[in-house]
Amino acid sequence: MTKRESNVDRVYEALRQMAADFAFKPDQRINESALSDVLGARRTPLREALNRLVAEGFLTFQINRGFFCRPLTPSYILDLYEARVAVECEALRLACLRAPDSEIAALSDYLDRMEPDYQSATDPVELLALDESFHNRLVQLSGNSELLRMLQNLNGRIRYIRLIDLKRMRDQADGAAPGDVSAHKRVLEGLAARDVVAATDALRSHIEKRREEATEAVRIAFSQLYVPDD
Amino acid sequence: MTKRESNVDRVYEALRQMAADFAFKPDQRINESALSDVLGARRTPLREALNRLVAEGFLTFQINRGFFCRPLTPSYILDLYEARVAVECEALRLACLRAPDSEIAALSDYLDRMEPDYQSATDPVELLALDESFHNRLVQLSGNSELLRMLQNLNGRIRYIRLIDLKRMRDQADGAAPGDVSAHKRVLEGLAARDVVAATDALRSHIEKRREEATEAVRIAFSQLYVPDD
DNA sequence: GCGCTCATAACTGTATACAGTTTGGAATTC
DNA sequence: GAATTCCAAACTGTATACAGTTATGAGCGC
Repeated sequence: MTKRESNVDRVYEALRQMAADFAFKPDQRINESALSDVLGARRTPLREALNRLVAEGFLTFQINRGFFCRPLTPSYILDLYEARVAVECEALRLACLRAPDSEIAALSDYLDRMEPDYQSATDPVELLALDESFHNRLVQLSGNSELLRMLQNLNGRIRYIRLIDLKRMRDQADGAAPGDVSAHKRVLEGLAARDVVAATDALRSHIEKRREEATEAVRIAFSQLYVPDD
Repeated sequence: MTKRESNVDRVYEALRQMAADFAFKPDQRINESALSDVLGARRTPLREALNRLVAEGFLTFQINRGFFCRPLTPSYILDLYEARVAVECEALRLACLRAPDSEIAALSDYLDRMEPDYQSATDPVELLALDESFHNRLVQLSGNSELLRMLQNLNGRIRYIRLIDLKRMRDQADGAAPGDVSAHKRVLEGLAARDVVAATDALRSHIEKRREEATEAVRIAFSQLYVPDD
Protein backbone atom coordinates (compact mmCIF):
# COMPACT_ATOMS: atom_id res chain seq x y z
CA MET A 1 0.00 0.00 0.00
CA THR A 2 1.37 3.37 -0.99
CA LYS A 3 1.00 6.64 0.85
CA ARG A 4 -1.53 9.03 -0.61
CA GLU A 5 -0.76 12.20 1.30
CA SER A 6 2.60 13.77 1.75
CA ASN A 7 3.85 14.50 5.21
CA VAL A 8 4.48 18.09 4.18
CA ASP A 9 0.82 18.37 3.14
CA ARG A 10 -0.28 17.05 6.51
CA VAL A 11 1.97 19.47 8.38
CA TYR A 12 0.84 22.31 6.13
CA GLU A 13 -2.84 21.63 6.84
CA ALA A 14 -2.14 21.30 10.56
CA LEU A 15 -0.38 24.67 10.54
CA ARG A 16 -3.28 26.37 8.77
CA GLN A 17 -5.63 24.88 11.33
CA MET A 18 -3.40 26.10 14.15
CA ALA A 19 -3.34 29.58 12.65
CA ALA A 20 -7.16 29.60 12.48
CA ASP A 21 -7.27 28.45 16.11
CA PHE A 22 -5.12 31.34 17.32
CA ALA A 23 -2.21 29.05 18.14
CA PHE A 24 0.11 31.81 16.93
CA LYS A 25 -0.28 35.36 18.12
CA PRO A 26 0.42 38.17 15.65
CA ASP A 27 4.13 38.97 15.38
CA GLN A 28 5.00 35.88 17.40
CA ARG A 29 8.22 34.16 16.49
CA ILE A 30 7.77 30.51 15.61
CA ASN A 31 10.15 28.04 17.23
CA GLU A 32 10.79 25.27 14.73
CA SER A 33 11.99 22.65 17.20
CA ALA A 34 9.04 23.12 19.55
CA LEU A 35 6.62 23.10 16.62
CA SER A 36 8.15 19.95 15.16
CA ASP A 37 7.56 18.22 18.51
CA VAL A 38 3.91 19.29 18.54
CA LEU A 39 3.34 18.21 14.95
CA GLY A 40 5.28 14.98 15.11
CA ALA A 41 7.43 15.90 12.13
CA ARG A 42 11.09 16.77 11.88
CA ARG A 43 12.34 20.20 11.00
CA THR A 44 13.09 19.43 7.33
CA PRO A 45 9.47 18.79 6.24
CA LEU A 46 8.19 21.38 8.71
CA ARG A 47 10.29 24.08 7.10
CA GLU A 48 9.00 23.08 3.67
CA ALA A 49 5.45 23.62 4.88
CA LEU A 50 6.39 26.92 6.57
CA ASN A 51 7.86 28.14 3.29
CA ARG A 52 4.57 27.45 1.55
CA LEU A 53 2.76 29.51 4.16
CA VAL A 54 5.20 32.37 3.65
CA ALA A 55 4.53 32.29 -0.08
CA GLU A 56 0.81 32.44 0.64
CA GLY A 57 1.13 35.41 2.96
CA PHE A 58 0.17 33.62 6.19
CA LEU A 59 3.59 34.04 7.75
CA THR A 60 6.61 36.24 7.30
CA PHE A 61 10.24 35.24 7.28
CA GLN A 62 13.46 36.90 8.41
CA ILE A 63 16.86 35.52 7.61
CA ASN A 64 18.56 33.81 10.55
CA ARG A 65 15.57 34.70 12.73
CA GLY A 66 13.04 32.33 11.25
CA PHE A 67 9.29 32.44 10.73
CA PHE A 68 6.82 34.85 12.31
CA CYS A 69 3.07 35.03 12.52
CA ARG A 70 1.87 37.95 10.48
CA PRO A 71 0.89 41.04 12.49
CA LEU A 72 -2.80 41.95 12.42
CA THR A 73 -3.06 45.64 11.60
CA PRO A 74 -6.22 47.48 10.55
CA SER A 75 -4.73 48.31 7.17
CA TYR A 76 -3.85 44.65 6.58
CA ILE A 77 -7.45 43.64 7.32
CA LEU A 78 -8.69 46.36 4.97
CA ASP A 79 -6.35 45.10 2.24
CA LEU A 80 -7.61 41.54 2.59
CA TYR A 81 -11.28 42.52 2.38
CA GLU A 82 -10.66 44.81 -0.58
CA ALA A 83 -8.90 41.98 -2.33
CA ARG A 84 -11.90 39.77 -1.63
CA VAL A 85 -14.14 42.37 -3.26
CA ALA A 86 -11.86 42.34 -6.31
CA VAL A 87 -11.92 38.57 -6.62
CA GLU A 88 -15.57 37.95 -5.81
CA CYS A 89 -17.08 40.80 -7.82
CA GLU A 90 -15.15 39.90 -10.95
CA ALA A 91 -16.06 36.24 -10.49
CA LEU A 92 -19.69 37.27 -10.13
CA ARG A 93 -19.47 39.37 -13.27
CA LEU A 94 -18.09 36.40 -15.18
CA ALA A 95 -20.77 34.14 -13.71
CA CYS A 96 -23.47 36.60 -14.88
CA LEU A 97 -22.02 36.36 -18.36
CA ARG A 98 -21.61 32.62 -18.67
CA ALA A 99 -22.75 30.44 -15.79
CA PRO A 100 -25.51 28.07 -16.94
CA ASP A 101 -28.99 28.70 -15.49
CA SER A 102 -28.97 25.21 -14.03
CA GLU A 103 -25.92 25.91 -11.86
CA ILE A 104 -27.31 29.22 -10.68
CA ALA A 105 -30.54 27.47 -9.75
CA ALA A 106 -28.53 24.80 -7.93
CA LEU A 107 -26.83 27.45 -5.81
CA SER A 108 -30.21 29.04 -5.06
CA ASP A 109 -31.51 25.66 -3.94
CA TYR A 110 -28.43 25.18 -1.81
CA LEU A 111 -28.98 28.54 -0.13
CA ASP A 112 -32.64 27.70 0.56
CA ARG A 113 -31.73 24.31 2.00
CA MET A 114 -29.03 25.82 4.19
CA GLU A 115 -31.13 28.71 5.47
CA PRO A 116 -32.57 26.81 8.48
CA ASP A 117 -29.08 25.59 9.46
CA TYR A 118 -27.78 29.09 9.00
CA GLN A 119 -30.37 30.63 11.28
CA SER A 120 -30.20 27.98 13.97
CA ALA A 121 -26.40 27.73 14.07
CA THR A 122 -24.88 29.23 17.18
CA ASP A 123 -21.36 27.92 16.82
CA PRO A 124 -19.26 30.58 15.07
CA VAL A 125 -17.11 27.93 13.43
CA GLU A 126 -20.19 26.34 11.89
CA LEU A 127 -21.58 29.68 10.69
CA LEU A 128 -18.27 30.60 9.16
CA ALA A 129 -18.07 27.30 7.29
CA LEU A 130 -21.56 27.83 5.88
CA ASP A 131 -20.77 31.38 4.80
CA GLU A 132 -17.43 30.48 3.23
CA SER A 133 -19.07 27.61 1.43
CA PHE A 134 -21.59 29.95 -0.20
CA HIS A 135 -18.91 32.37 -1.34
CA ASN A 136 -16.77 29.53 -2.68
CA ARG A 137 -19.65 28.19 -4.72
CA LEU A 138 -20.39 31.64 -6.03
CA VAL A 139 -16.84 32.02 -7.30
CA GLN A 140 -16.92 28.50 -8.72
CA LEU A 141 -19.75 29.65 -10.98
CA SER A 142 -17.24 31.86 -12.77
CA GLY A 143 -15.42 28.71 -13.89
CA ASN A 144 -12.11 30.43 -13.13
CA SER A 145 -9.86 28.34 -10.93
CA GLU A 146 -7.35 31.13 -10.31
CA LEU A 147 -10.05 33.33 -8.82
CA LEU A 148 -11.12 30.38 -6.69
CA ARG A 149 -7.57 29.80 -5.54
CA MET A 150 -7.20 33.47 -4.62
CA LEU A 151 -10.46 33.44 -2.68
CA GLN A 152 -9.41 30.39 -0.72
CA ASN A 153 -6.08 31.98 0.12
CA LEU A 154 -7.77 35.19 1.28
CA ASN A 155 -10.38 33.31 3.28
CA GLY A 156 -7.69 31.26 4.97
CA ARG A 157 -6.16 34.48 6.23
CA ILE A 158 -9.43 36.27 6.97
CA ARG A 159 -10.90 33.30 8.81
CA TYR A 160 -9.59 34.00 12.22
CA ILE A 161 -10.42 37.68 11.97
CA ARG A 162 -14.01 36.68 11.17
CA LEU A 163 -14.06 34.29 14.08
CA ILE A 164 -13.27 37.17 16.43
CA ASP A 165 -16.18 39.01 14.83
CA LEU A 166 -18.65 36.13 15.01
CA LYS A 167 -17.79 35.40 18.64
CA ARG A 168 -18.48 39.00 19.51
CA MET A 169 -21.83 38.84 17.68
CA ARG A 170 -22.84 35.73 19.58
CA ASP A 171 -21.91 37.36 22.89
CA GLN A 172 -23.64 40.65 22.22
CA ALA A 173 -26.54 39.63 19.96
CA ASP A 174 -26.72 43.18 18.68
CA GLY A 175 -27.67 44.61 15.30
CA ALA A 176 -27.72 42.30 12.31
CA ALA A 177 -28.24 38.65 13.06
CA PRO A 178 -25.16 36.68 12.04
CA GLY A 179 -27.28 34.08 10.25
CA ASP A 180 -28.83 36.59 7.88
CA VAL A 181 -28.92 35.22 4.34
CA SER A 182 -30.83 38.09 2.77
CA ALA A 183 -27.68 39.67 1.35
CA HIS A 184 -26.73 36.37 -0.28
CA LYS A 185 -30.23 36.12 -1.73
CA ARG A 186 -30.02 39.58 -3.24
CA VAL A 187 -26.75 38.62 -4.93
CA LEU A 188 -28.30 35.50 -6.38
CA GLU A 189 -31.37 37.36 -7.61
CA GLY A 190 -29.13 39.74 -9.53
CA LEU A 191 -27.15 36.81 -10.90
CA ALA A 192 -30.29 34.92 -11.99
CA ALA A 193 -31.50 38.05 -13.79
CA ARG A 194 -28.02 38.40 -15.39
CA ASP A 195 -27.93 41.90 -13.99
CA VAL A 196 -24.21 42.46 -13.46
CA VAL A 197 -24.57 45.85 -11.80
CA ALA A 198 -27.27 44.80 -9.34
CA ALA A 199 -25.48 41.60 -8.41
CA THR A 200 -22.02 43.10 -7.95
CA ASP A 201 -23.37 46.11 -6.04
CA ALA A 202 -25.15 43.77 -3.65
CA LEU A 203 -22.05 41.64 -3.20
CA ARG A 204 -19.72 44.57 -2.78
CA SER A 205 -21.83 46.18 -0.10
CA HIS A 206 -22.24 42.83 1.65
CA ILE A 207 -18.49 42.25 1.85
CA GLU A 208 -17.80 45.83 2.87
CA LYS A 209 -20.36 45.58 5.66
CA ARG A 210 -18.63 42.44 6.87
CA ARG A 211 -15.31 44.22 6.72
CA GLU A 212 -16.55 47.06 8.89
CA GLU A 213 -17.88 44.60 11.45
CA ALA A 214 -14.66 42.60 11.45
CA THR A 215 -12.45 45.66 11.74
CA GLU A 216 -14.48 46.86 14.69
CA ALA A 217 -14.32 43.43 16.31
CA VAL A 218 -10.56 43.28 15.95
CA ARG A 219 -10.26 46.79 17.34
CA ILE A 220 -12.23 45.75 20.41
CA ALA A 221 -10.30 42.51 20.78
CA PHE A 222 -7.03 44.42 20.64
CA SER A 223 -8.16 47.02 23.14
CA GLN A 224 -9.00 44.17 25.50
CA LEU A 225 -5.54 42.72 25.03
CA TYR A 226 -4.08 45.95 26.35
CA VAL A 227 -6.12 45.95 29.53
CA PRO A 228 -3.43 45.47 32.19
CA ASP A 229 -3.49 42.25 34.19
CA ASP A 230 -4.57 42.81 37.78
CA MET B 1 29.64 41.23 8.22
CA THR B 2 26.29 39.51 8.23
CA LYS B 3 24.44 38.02 5.30
CA ARG B 4 21.52 40.05 4.04
CA GLU B 5 19.85 37.63 1.66
CA SER B 6 18.91 34.09 2.40
CA ASN B 7 20.15 31.35 0.19
CA VAL B 8 16.58 30.16 -0.24
CA ASP B 9 15.63 33.62 -1.52
CA ARG B 10 18.47 33.54 -4.01
CA VAL B 11 17.48 30.09 -5.25
CA TYR B 12 13.84 31.16 -5.39
CA GLU B 13 14.64 34.19 -7.55
CA ALA B 14 16.88 32.10 -9.80
CA LEU B 15 14.07 29.58 -10.30
CA ARG B 16 11.60 32.32 -11.24
CA GLN B 17 14.10 33.67 -13.70
CA MET B 18 14.63 30.20 -15.15
CA ALA B 19 10.88 29.75 -15.50
CA ALA B 20 10.62 33.06 -17.38
CA ASP B 21 13.50 31.98 -19.62
CA PHE B 22 11.73 28.76 -20.63
CA ALA B 23 14.23 26.60 -18.74
CA PHE B 24 11.34 24.31 -17.83
CA LYS B 25 8.92 23.07 -20.42
CA PRO B 26 5.26 22.69 -19.45
CA ASP B 27 4.60 19.40 -17.66
CA GLN B 28 8.31 18.73 -17.36
CA ARG B 29 9.45 16.89 -14.29
CA ILE B 30 12.08 18.74 -12.31
CA ASN B 31 15.13 16.78 -11.21
CA GLU B 32 16.22 18.12 -7.85
CA SER B 33 19.78 16.82 -7.93
CA ALA B 34 20.47 18.20 -11.40
CA LEU B 35 18.88 21.51 -10.49
CA SER B 36 20.88 21.78 -7.28
CA ASP B 37 24.06 21.37 -9.31
CA VAL B 38 23.01 24.15 -11.69
CA LEU B 39 22.05 26.51 -8.88
CA GLY B 40 24.95 25.74 -6.60
CA ALA B 41 22.71 24.91 -3.67
CA ARG B 42 21.99 21.62 -1.94
CA ARG B 43 18.67 19.90 -2.10
CA THR B 44 17.43 21.06 1.32
CA PRO B 45 17.27 24.81 0.52
CA LEU B 46 16.29 24.06 -3.08
CA ARG B 47 13.22 22.14 -1.94
CA GLU B 48 12.23 25.01 0.35
CA ALA B 49 12.27 27.36 -2.63
CA LEU B 50 10.38 24.85 -4.80
CA ASN B 51 7.68 24.61 -2.13
CA ARG B 52 7.22 28.38 -2.25
CA LEU B 53 6.76 28.18 -6.00
CA VAL B 54 4.15 25.45 -5.59
CA ALA B 55 2.23 27.64 -3.14
CA GLU B 56 2.34 30.47 -5.68
CA GLY B 57 1.03 28.32 -8.51
CA PHE B 58 4.21 28.31 -10.62
CA LEU B 59 4.79 24.59 -10.18
CA THR B 60 2.81 21.53 -9.22
CA PHE B 61 3.80 18.76 -6.90
CA GLN B 62 3.10 15.02 -6.78
CA ILE B 63 3.99 12.90 -3.81
CA ASN B 64 7.05 10.71 -4.38
CA ARG B 65 7.32 12.05 -7.90
CA GLY B 66 8.45 15.56 -7.12
CA PHE B 67 7.94 18.95 -8.74
CA PHE B 68 6.61 19.65 -12.22
CA CYS B 69 6.40 22.70 -14.41
CA ARG B 70 2.80 23.73 -14.76
CA PRO B 71 1.16 22.79 -18.08
CA LEU B 72 0.20 25.70 -20.32
CA THR B 73 -3.39 25.19 -21.43
CA PRO B 74 -5.60 27.81 -23.09
CA SER B 75 -8.03 27.74 -20.17
CA TYR B 76 -5.18 28.32 -17.70
CA ILE B 77 -4.05 31.36 -19.67
CA LEU B 78 -7.62 32.64 -19.76
CA ASP B 79 -7.89 32.20 -15.98
CA LEU B 80 -4.70 34.16 -15.37
CA TYR B 81 -5.76 37.08 -17.53
CA GLU B 82 -9.24 37.18 -16.03
CA ALA B 83 -7.66 37.25 -12.59
CA ARG B 84 -5.51 40.16 -13.71
CA VAL B 85 -8.64 42.02 -14.78
CA ALA B 86 -10.13 41.38 -11.34
CA VAL B 87 -7.06 42.67 -9.52
CA GLU B 88 -6.23 45.62 -11.73
CA CYS B 89 -9.74 46.94 -12.26
CA GLU B 90 -10.55 46.89 -8.57
CA ALA B 91 -7.21 48.53 -7.80
CA LEU B 92 -8.00 51.17 -10.38
CA ARG B 93 -11.43 51.73 -8.85
CA LEU B 94 -9.83 52.24 -5.44
CA ALA B 95 -7.23 54.54 -6.95
CA CYS B 96 -10.01 56.65 -8.53
CA LEU B 97 -11.56 56.98 -5.10
CA ARG B 98 -8.51 57.84 -3.05
CA ALA B 99 -5.19 58.21 -4.86
CA PRO B 100 -3.83 61.74 -4.41
CA ASP B 101 -3.73 63.91 -7.53
CA SER B 102 0.01 64.28 -7.11
CA GLU B 103 0.63 60.56 -7.43
CA ILE B 104 -1.63 60.28 -10.46
CA ALA B 105 0.27 63.14 -12.06
CA ALA B 106 3.55 61.42 -11.22
CA LEU B 107 2.42 58.28 -13.06
CA SER B 108 1.36 60.39 -16.06
CA ASP B 109 4.79 61.99 -16.10
CA TYR B 110 6.39 58.59 -15.88
CA LEU B 111 4.37 57.37 -18.85
CA ASP B 112 5.33 60.44 -20.89
CA ARG B 113 9.01 60.03 -20.02
CA MET B 114 8.91 56.35 -20.92
CA GLU B 115 7.06 56.76 -24.19
CA PRO B 116 10.19 57.23 -26.35
CA ASP B 117 11.84 54.17 -24.75
CA TYR B 118 8.63 52.25 -25.25
CA GLN B 119 8.41 53.03 -28.93
CA SER B 120 12.07 52.51 -29.70
CA ALA B 121 12.44 49.28 -27.69
CA THR B 122 12.82 46.23 -29.86
CA ASP B 123 13.87 43.75 -27.20
CA PRO B 124 10.75 41.92 -25.98
CA VAL B 125 12.23 41.55 -22.48
CA GLU B 126 12.70 45.29 -22.26
CA LEU B 127 9.20 46.05 -23.53
CA LEU B 128 7.71 43.62 -21.07
CA ALA B 129 9.58 45.19 -18.16
CA LEU B 130 8.29 48.63 -19.17
CA ASP B 131 4.73 47.41 -19.47
CA GLU B 132 4.78 45.50 -16.18
CA SER B 133 6.26 48.49 -14.47
CA PHE B 134 3.34 50.66 -15.57
CA HIS B 135 0.76 48.16 -14.38
CA ASN B 136 2.57 47.73 -11.06
CA ARG B 137 2.58 51.46 -10.47
CA LEU B 138 -1.08 51.66 -11.36
CA VAL B 139 -1.96 49.06 -8.75
CA GLN B 140 0.30 50.76 -6.22
CA LEU B 141 -1.93 53.82 -6.52
CA SER B 142 -4.66 51.80 -4.83
CA GLY B 143 -2.50 51.64 -1.71
CA ASN B 144 -3.48 47.99 -1.30
CA SER B 145 -0.48 45.73 -0.86
CA GLU B 146 -2.48 42.50 -1.22
CA LEU B 147 -3.67 43.54 -4.67
CA LEU B 148 -0.07 44.39 -5.55
CA ARG B 149 1.13 41.02 -4.30
CA MET B 150 -1.53 39.26 -6.37
CA LEU B 151 -0.60 41.21 -9.49
CA GLN B 152 3.06 40.35 -9.08
CA ASN B 153 2.24 36.70 -8.65
CA LEU B 154 0.04 36.72 -11.77
CA ASN B 155 2.60 38.62 -13.81
CA GLY B 156 5.31 36.20 -12.78
CA ARG B 157 3.25 33.41 -14.29
CA ILE B 158 2.01 35.36 -17.31
CA ARG B 159 5.46 36.69 -18.15
CA TYR B 160 6.66 33.89 -20.30
CA ILE B 161 3.36 33.65 -22.12
CA ARG B 162 3.68 37.33 -22.96
CA LEU B 163 7.24 36.82 -24.13
CA ILE B 164 6.00 34.33 -26.69
CA ASP B 165 3.50 36.96 -27.80
CA LEU B 166 5.99 39.83 -27.99
CA LYS B 167 8.53 37.76 -29.91
CA ARG B 168 5.85 36.91 -32.44
CA MET B 169 4.94 40.61 -32.78
CA ARG B 170 8.54 41.56 -33.37
CA ASP B 171 8.89 38.87 -36.04
CA GLN B 172 5.68 39.71 -37.84
CA ALA B 173 5.29 43.44 -37.23
CA ASP B 174 1.60 43.14 -37.93
CA GLY B 175 -1.38 45.02 -36.53
CA ALA B 176 -0.94 47.00 -33.35
CA ALA B 177 2.56 48.13 -32.57
CA PRO B 178 3.82 46.52 -29.40
CA GLY B 179 5.03 49.83 -28.04
CA ASP B 180 1.61 51.46 -28.16
CA VAL B 181 0.97 53.43 -24.98
CA SER B 182 -2.37 54.92 -26.06
CA ALA B 183 -4.34 52.38 -24.03
CA HIS B 184 -2.35 53.25 -20.92
CA LYS B 185 -2.97 56.93 -21.57
CA ARG B 186 -6.71 56.38 -21.82
CA VAL B 187 -6.69 54.60 -18.46
CA LEU B 188 -4.79 57.45 -16.83
CA GLU B 189 -7.13 60.05 -18.34
CA GLY B 190 -10.08 58.28 -16.77
CA LEU B 191 -8.23 58.03 -13.48
CA ALA B 192 -7.26 61.71 -13.47
CA ALA B 193 -10.91 62.61 -14.12
CA ARG B 194 -11.92 60.24 -11.28
CA ASP B 195 -14.19 58.54 -13.78
CA VAL B 196 -14.30 54.96 -12.47
CA VAL B 197 -16.34 53.59 -15.36
CA ALA B 198 -14.27 55.15 -18.13
CA ALA B 199 -10.99 54.14 -16.51
CA THR B 200 -11.93 50.55 -15.71
CA ASP B 201 -13.56 50.01 -19.11
CA ALA B 202 -10.38 51.18 -20.80
CA LEU B 203 -8.22 48.96 -18.61
CA ARG B 204 -10.45 45.93 -18.97
CA SER B 205 -10.51 46.11 -22.75
CA HIS B 206 -6.73 46.69 -22.81
CA ILE B 207 -6.03 43.56 -20.77
CA GLU B 208 -8.55 41.49 -22.71
CA LYS B 209 -6.98 42.55 -25.97
CA ARG B 210 -3.60 41.48 -24.63
CA ARG B 211 -5.10 38.19 -23.58
CA GLU B 212 -6.45 37.48 -27.05
CA GLU B 213 -3.07 38.24 -28.57
CA ALA B 214 -1.26 36.07 -26.05
CA THR B 215 -3.66 33.15 -26.43
CA GLU B 216 -3.22 33.28 -30.18
CA ALA B 217 0.56 33.46 -29.83
CA VAL B 218 0.61 30.42 -27.56
CA ARG B 219 -1.68 28.55 -29.94
CA ILE B 220 0.73 29.23 -32.78
CA ALA B 221 3.76 28.34 -30.67
CA PHE B 222 2.12 25.06 -29.71
CA SER B 223 1.13 24.21 -33.26
CA GLN B 224 4.75 24.71 -34.26
CA LEU B 225 5.86 22.34 -31.51
CA TYR B 226 3.76 19.63 -33.12
CA VAL B 227 5.27 20.01 -36.55
CA PRO B 228 7.02 16.67 -37.03
CA ASP B 229 10.80 16.68 -37.23
CA ASP B 230 12.11 15.99 -40.71
C1' DG C 1 7.73 -8.20 -32.04
C1' DC C 2 4.72 -7.66 -27.68
C1' DG C 3 3.73 -7.88 -23.07
C1' DC C 4 5.11 -9.32 -18.49
C1' DT C 5 8.32 -9.81 -14.40
C1' DC C 6 11.77 -8.58 -11.72
C1' DA C 7 16.22 -6.56 -10.57
C1' DT C 8 18.46 -2.31 -10.42
C1' DA C 9 19.26 2.39 -10.95
C1' DA C 10 17.58 6.87 -10.14
C1' DC C 11 15.11 9.81 -7.53
C1' DT C 12 12.36 11.63 -3.68
C1' DG C 13 11.44 12.05 1.53
C1' DT C 14 13.31 13.03 5.78
C1' DA C 15 16.29 12.09 9.88
C1' DT C 16 20.48 13.61 11.75
C1' DA C 17 24.46 16.32 12.52
C1' DC C 18 26.82 20.26 12.72
C1' DA C 19 28.12 25.07 11.38
C1' DG C 20 26.79 29.82 11.73
C1' DT C 21 23.86 33.36 13.84
C1' DT C 22 21.09 35.42 17.24
C1' DT C 23 19.55 35.94 21.93
C1' DG C 24 19.55 36.53 26.79
C1' DG C 25 21.80 37.16 30.80
C1' DA C 26 25.94 37.32 33.86
C1' DA C 27 29.85 39.98 34.71
C1' DT C 28 31.93 44.43 34.46
C1' DT C 29 32.41 49.26 34.32
C1' DC C 30 31.01 53.83 35.09
C1' DG D 1 21.30 51.67 38.89
C1' DA D 2 22.28 51.99 33.82
C1' DA D 3 25.01 50.91 30.06
C1' DT D 4 28.34 47.73 27.96
C1' DT D 5 30.84 43.59 26.99
C1' DC D 6 31.14 39.05 26.50
C1' DC D 7 29.98 34.23 26.85
C1' DA D 8 26.92 30.33 26.75
C1' DA D 9 22.62 28.56 25.32
C1' DA D 10 19.20 28.43 21.93
C1' DC D 11 17.97 28.61 17.46
C1' DT D 12 18.32 28.73 12.44
C1' DG D 13 20.65 27.18 7.92
C1' DT D 14 22.08 23.47 5.36
C1' DA D 15 25.15 19.45 4.23
C1' DT D 16 25.00 14.64 4.40
C1' DA D 17 23.26 10.08 4.74
C1' DC D 18 20.08 6.82 4.14
C1' DA D 19 15.35 4.85 3.80
C1' DG D 20 11.46 4.40 0.84
C1' DT D 21 9.38 4.95 -3.75
C1' DT D 22 9.29 5.24 -8.60
C1' DA D 23 11.26 4.70 -13.19
C1' DT D 24 13.98 1.94 -16.40
C1' DG D 25 15.27 -1.77 -18.95
C1' DA D 26 17.10 -6.51 -19.43
C1' DG D 27 15.45 -11.04 -19.60
C1' DC D 28 11.93 -14.22 -20.63
C1' DG D 29 7.80 -16.53 -22.37
C1' DC D 30 4.63 -16.30 -26.04
